[in-house]
Amino acid sequence: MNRRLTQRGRERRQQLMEFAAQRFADQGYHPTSVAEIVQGLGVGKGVFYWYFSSKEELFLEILREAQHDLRRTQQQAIDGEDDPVRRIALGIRASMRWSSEHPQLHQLFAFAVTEERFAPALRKGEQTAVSDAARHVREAITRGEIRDGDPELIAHAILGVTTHLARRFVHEQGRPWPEVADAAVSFCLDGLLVERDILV
Amino acid sequence: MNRRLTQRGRERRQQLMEFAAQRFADQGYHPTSVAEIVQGLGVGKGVFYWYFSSKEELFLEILREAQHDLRRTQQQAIDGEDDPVRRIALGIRASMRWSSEHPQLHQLFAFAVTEERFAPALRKGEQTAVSDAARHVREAITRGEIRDGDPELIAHAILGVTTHLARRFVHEQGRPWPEVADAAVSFCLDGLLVERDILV
Amino acid sequence: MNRRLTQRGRERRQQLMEFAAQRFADQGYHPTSVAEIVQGLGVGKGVFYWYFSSKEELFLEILREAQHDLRRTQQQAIDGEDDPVRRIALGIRASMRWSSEHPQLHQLFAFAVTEERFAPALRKGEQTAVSDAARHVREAITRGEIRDGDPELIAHAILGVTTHLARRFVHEQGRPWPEVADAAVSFCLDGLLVERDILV
Amino acid sequence: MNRRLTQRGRERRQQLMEFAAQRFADQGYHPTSVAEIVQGLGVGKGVFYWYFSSKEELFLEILREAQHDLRRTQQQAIDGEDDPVRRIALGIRASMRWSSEHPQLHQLFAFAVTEERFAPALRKGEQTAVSDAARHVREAITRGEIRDGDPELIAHAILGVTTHLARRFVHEQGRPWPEVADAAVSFCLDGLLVERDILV
DNA sequence: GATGAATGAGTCTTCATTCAT
DNA sequence: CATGAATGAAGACTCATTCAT
Repeated sequence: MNRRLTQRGRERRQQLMEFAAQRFADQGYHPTSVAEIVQGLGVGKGVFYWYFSSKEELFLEILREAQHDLRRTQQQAIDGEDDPVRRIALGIRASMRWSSEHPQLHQLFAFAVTEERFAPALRKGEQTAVSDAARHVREAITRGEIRDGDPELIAHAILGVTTHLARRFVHEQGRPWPEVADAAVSFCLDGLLVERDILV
Repeated sequence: MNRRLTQRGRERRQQLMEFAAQRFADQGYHPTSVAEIVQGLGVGKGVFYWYFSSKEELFLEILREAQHDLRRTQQQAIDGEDDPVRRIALGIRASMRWSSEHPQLHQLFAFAVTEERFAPALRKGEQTAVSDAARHVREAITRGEIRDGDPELIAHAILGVTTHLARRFVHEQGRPWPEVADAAVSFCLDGLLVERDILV
Repeated sequence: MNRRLTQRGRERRQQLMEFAAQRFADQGYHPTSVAEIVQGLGVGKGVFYWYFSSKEELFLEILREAQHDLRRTQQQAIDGEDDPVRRIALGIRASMRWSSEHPQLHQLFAFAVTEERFAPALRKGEQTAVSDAARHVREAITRGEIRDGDPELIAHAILGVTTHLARRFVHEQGRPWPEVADAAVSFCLDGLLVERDILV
Repeated sequence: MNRRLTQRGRERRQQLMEFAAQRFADQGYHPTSVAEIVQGLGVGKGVFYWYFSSKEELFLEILREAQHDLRRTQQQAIDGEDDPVRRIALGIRASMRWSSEHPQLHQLFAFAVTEERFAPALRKGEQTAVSDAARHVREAITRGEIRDGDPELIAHAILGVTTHLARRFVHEQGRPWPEVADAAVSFCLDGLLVERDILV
């Protein structure tokens, strides 16, 4: 399914992906039929199978592109920042912003975890993101800026906080993303306690 | 679908729920057919519809029971503990343990978010859990033990960390839950920074 | 399925037949399930199959009894009347009254025509009624009271008028049966024309 | 279910309606399965749902078309006839002929009465036919050609006679329709009595 | 490139009937 | 007599995919 596409062809393909992503997010992957997607765009079924070999492939394609786009966004955000802690904070903010701009894709990530066919693809992309973050954590630990700990685990914890707050506050409650991002950053960096043992 | 069930009937119903939960978690809700469930138990198709009015209702029933069970587990864990910060830590540990003991149910929660039909039911239970946690946070803030902030948001952040670490480390990588729980508690309470502004 | 029934048994059986007849008439034979019937009476499924060997048999039983009851009603109505034309008129009135008192059974007759399994049983009973009526017609012709013609056909025409008017005016529009009966009698006996050729 | 159909599509649709009408008439609506219909035409199950959104809709479609066709037939038959009594007679003849040519559809009308879902649609069409006939009756009364009476009721009586005689004699006994039509006309216009009170 | 039409395996669900207790 | 439980064939309907035009 690697066709040479004309300009118009690439646009069609993009249209299909965007429309499908929206529907998948709104109603779920399975409850959304191919017929529905092509009808929504007012084209015949043939069109769909011209661009994608199956519904499954379409989903994977959307997933790949989304992960790629998120990563690019994060990298642009931290580009040129030397301090690793600041890079972490900028990464969290970038994720939150991206998530608020692409709630459907965020929702698709959530679905992909739950189905054996898609989970591996998702994990692969997530692993890349986590490794990126873990690198900053490691560097910050080395520099003595943050407390010692398993960098991968910490990166996952950050991811968990960010993802969850994005869903509940930005998507569901419609709060402005910057303030939720600030809360996430503060939670991750400062923790909850007023006084704590600094055992470094 | 409120039948009077005999002892045997109640057992059958429980069997169905457990078997279905496992399948739903393994392969996803949609890819699991009712036929598969009843075959797995070696009974006729009518049995399913004797106990549940639809596949959807079965899922909701599993969801409700799981949320109820999780909550009971958490309440038992913190019972008798006066210090709110310790209650938070005990709650995180209890969640992590429950999650390690019921990975299927944890997976079902993840799926429920992604489908409009199940999301409301999920959110309702989640809201209960979050409100419980937020109460402890509020009390801890009042006592001056943890820094000021929106208790609901903090509760959600804790939930995000716990959920995500449980999935990645306990379920996927098979790490022992107590050590992941410790990491989660530490992350939430102490944060990452070595030095930080205490603005209280 | 010829059980010796106790008094109580006969009542149960009657209850089942009446309740089922009502449902069959309201929603149709096929859309009414055995489960629904027994639930409506608050008994278990076993009860049903204790009294009837199948749903089909139940329907036939209702049909038979209804036809029998209608015929008895008609015979009582004309009993002792010597004039055949008056017997015809009395028969029409009796049918109309019975129909207004048993709209469900009237509806069941209508359904029975439409299904191969029940049509023969229905026709058999109908034939009896028509033969009864045809006898009066024949006698009236012999006496020179009504015009010559095929008695069976005339009897059917009367049946058609009566049945149809009963449905539309008595059942559907709720008009009082005696006035509809009068209209039917007048229509059958006098016809529509003001002037006509009397070719006797 | 408003698709743009090609020529071929329209033919398929028609085929389905005709075949289904026959089966519904022969065995009843419920005992006829969709599977049976498509098998009878040697096509896949999807074909059915390409043209009709449900079995119920198919039935209604057949019903509508049949009523429309019957009405058209009647109107053509009376076209140009000035005398209302002759129009009534021509209408009866036209109905009888149509009924003999479309016994399945006649049977479907009979079934439609018996089920709540179809009865309203049937009544609507029947009302149209009755109103047509009632108009002629009214005019004939005004002209002093037929005796006074409720035109709607008279129209229904005529309908009852015609319908019933068509079923019993034309469909079931196979008598030639013109002679049954003559009998119906005579019955309706002249009535049964040799002598009668002319109270006009 | 694109469309309407077709396929048919597979889905959820119903229901008449039977049976152990 | 009566009940709750079970059966399993059959039903309506869906949908990813293919194909002739």
